[in-house]
Amino acid sequence: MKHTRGLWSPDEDQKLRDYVMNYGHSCWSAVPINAGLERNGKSCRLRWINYLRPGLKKGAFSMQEEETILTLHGLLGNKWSLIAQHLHGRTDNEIKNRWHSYLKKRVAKPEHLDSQIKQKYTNYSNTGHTGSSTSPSSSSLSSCMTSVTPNPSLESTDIAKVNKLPKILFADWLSLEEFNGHESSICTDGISNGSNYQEALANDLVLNDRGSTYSSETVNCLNKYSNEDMVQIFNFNGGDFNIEDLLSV
DNA sequence: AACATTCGCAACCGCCTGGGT
DNA sequence: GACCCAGGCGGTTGCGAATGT
Repeated sequence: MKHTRGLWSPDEDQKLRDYVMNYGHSCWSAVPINAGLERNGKSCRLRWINYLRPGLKKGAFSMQEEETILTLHGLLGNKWSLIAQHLHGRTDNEIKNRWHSYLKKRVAKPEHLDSQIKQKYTNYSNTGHTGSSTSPSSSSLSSCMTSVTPNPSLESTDIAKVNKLPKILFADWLSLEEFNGHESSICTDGISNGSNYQEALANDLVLNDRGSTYSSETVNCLNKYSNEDMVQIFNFNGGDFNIEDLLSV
């Protein structure tokens, strides 16, 4: 059978919508045959999921949605279908397109910031951490922590501060005022940007980067923490994410 | 106004996985 | 265990619209 390709016509949309609404889609390969469409099953499935399915949200992404995408992409990487589960009415394709067309440019990091923090903290080259999504090590929480080795030039009090841990705060999501009073810090991916980065660096805080892709080691590490240890993750708008929501996927 | 370039989105492609035989 | 098939997913492409020169 010759399958039609390319854009869907309104008539095709109507046929597919009518069929799926009435009979469901238990077998996608049978859908085009029964619906009278000269498309293959995969094409029908895609059209339904990305365009015809009820409850889809149309129009521009809100600021909050974009922040959610950035956050989840930082935790999960290019797991678009998982990210889409947290954005009701948005499809994985839509989120992926948004990422490639706009959001990934937003989290691009200037070279000089990278080199600055690499100079300050030498943990990655020393411990085999490449900063990219390498395969997970056999890291337990403790090994993950000890892999965070501050530069020897740090004062002993700084090292003590780093070793104190047990909570994670994402420093670049916080002003220093918010950070004061918390006895917490952990370096995970260790590269960040923005003015909070500069402030944090000046105060020898070890921080994480909301926008970067987290290595699998980092995700592994986060998963070792209890909910109490994680406490809170702040987003840009001052709201809170529940860590269990972020890591339950 | 005409052409070139960039952007955004829809759709396709190829790979992987899981279930059935 | 090997094979087949359908579904699901992420990467990529193609095209029309928007923008720049």
